[in-house]
Amino acid sequence: MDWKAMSASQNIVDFSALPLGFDPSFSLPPGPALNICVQLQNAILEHRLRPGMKLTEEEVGESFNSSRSIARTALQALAHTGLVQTRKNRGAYVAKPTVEDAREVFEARVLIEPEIAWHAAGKASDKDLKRLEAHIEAEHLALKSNDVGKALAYSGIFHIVIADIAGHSVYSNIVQSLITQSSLIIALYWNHLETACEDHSHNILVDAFRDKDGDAAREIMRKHLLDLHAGLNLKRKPETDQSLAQVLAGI
Amino acid sequence: MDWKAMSASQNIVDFSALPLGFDPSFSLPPGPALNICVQLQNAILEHRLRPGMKLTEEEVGESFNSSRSIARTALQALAHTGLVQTRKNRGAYVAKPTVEDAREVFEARVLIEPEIAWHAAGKASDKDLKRLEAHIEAEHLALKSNDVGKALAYSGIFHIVIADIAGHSVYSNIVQSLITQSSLIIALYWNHLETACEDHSHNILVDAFRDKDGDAAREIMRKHLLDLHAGLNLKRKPETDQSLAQVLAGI
DNA sequence: TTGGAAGAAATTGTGTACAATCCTTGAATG
DNA sequence: CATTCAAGGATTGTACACAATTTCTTCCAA
Repeated sequence: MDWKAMSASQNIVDFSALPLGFDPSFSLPPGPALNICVQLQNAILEHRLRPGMKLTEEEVGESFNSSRSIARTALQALAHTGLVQTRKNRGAYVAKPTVEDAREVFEARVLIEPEIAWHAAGKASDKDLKRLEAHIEAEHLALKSNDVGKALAYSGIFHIVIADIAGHSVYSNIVQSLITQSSLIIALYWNHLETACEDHSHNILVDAFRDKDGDAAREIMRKHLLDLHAGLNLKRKPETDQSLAQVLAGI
Repeated sequence: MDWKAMSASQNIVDFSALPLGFDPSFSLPPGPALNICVQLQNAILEHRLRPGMKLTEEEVGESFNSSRSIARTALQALAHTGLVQTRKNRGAYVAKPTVEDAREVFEARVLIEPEIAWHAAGKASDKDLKRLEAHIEAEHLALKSNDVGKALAYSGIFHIVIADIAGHSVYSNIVQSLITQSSLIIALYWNHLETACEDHSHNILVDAFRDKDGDAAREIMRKHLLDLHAGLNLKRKPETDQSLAQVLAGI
């Protein structure tokens, strides 16, 4: 994979234009390592980084014009959020959640996020509502130009922004990790053809926020997540024999 | 603080005798850095490491006969679990949760742990019940010998073991972080004199597990956590002007 | 005495060299 | 032909040296 091109030319530039609008919750002091974390997290949210991919320290370092030390620090931080799995002496791989992982992640989301939505409903300012609407709009536009990856990224970040609005840092950290893992899960177990891409849950949720109706927001979020989970194809085995697939793809 | 003595002589030996019985959820490959993480986490759970303490990389390294690189790795991992706070160019300090943090942590615990208790009730084997009873017994003995720190450690680990029994890795990671932060919160905001140390919640909980009564377990856990939270003295400001206090203490 | 500035000390941040480990390749042997 | 073993290459793990930054100390002047 041509990391250099990926980070330097088109994609990253697009990223800085994204109204991401949330504080990344990596426990790193500001610096180059944190930058790498954020950009790799974004790449995962956009499905440009696929589950199972190898992330060599040197490769990552070169891609972001940093040394291996910095890349190593970033990869360790990513490992702590569950985005990356490391094996002793074998390096870091983009996490490849199992069916069981997927079940656990969505179970946790169904428990936690409705509660967060309730909090957010009580706190959302007009500016917050505008933020959320902007995300919905951006997702819609991305879908119209067939950029499914970017649409999914906006969709995921929408949930992170809600946690941000709720102003609950503990929940925020948890949700950010869960959302990113969900992105990996969707990359593995979501069948684009079967499911209609758009539903109006996000719009309805913003409406509930506008009405400051916490109970409604909670219930909408709950149902939304259950639908999302139900839309996954969790019977499929987690991708055909990864090692062979990688060989065929020439990686 | 005499780290060397602390880690090398009496305390650590006692620790390895503890039937901790849970997998630490640090995302580090096995190695010296992971060891440091576990031992520092244990020290926090035992209240030997107080909130606000400075953790110098070199100092930590020397204490565990490791180099600064290893210590640095460990401190970064601890930072990711919220046990330690780092400031750029200023190093790592044992986290000092604010009153607001305490509220958030316990709110999250009240949401998540009853659910975990429900899961655990459905899965607890006879061996698991024995594990839990052993913890209760150990806590009781520690209290009788006036070792409040160790008693609190057993009490906290009891909750981690329940998450372990539930067999839900996502919840487990979350809970481990919340428990450790709770330990810091209790160190800051708990008035030993006001509250009776022992209550029977843990015993009742094990009874519910034995009966495989998930609903009862959920409710007992919920009430237990609310009581715990209510027992905190959250009006007190988070320790008198830390810098002055440290000076007076000769730190 | 107070305030500030400059230098010294201590601590963290980063790059790099080397050691340790794992995987691959290829050949020898049963 | 399958299997085992060894050598080589590639990658991660660790230590250490140096740079950058902050903090502490000291000294001088108002």
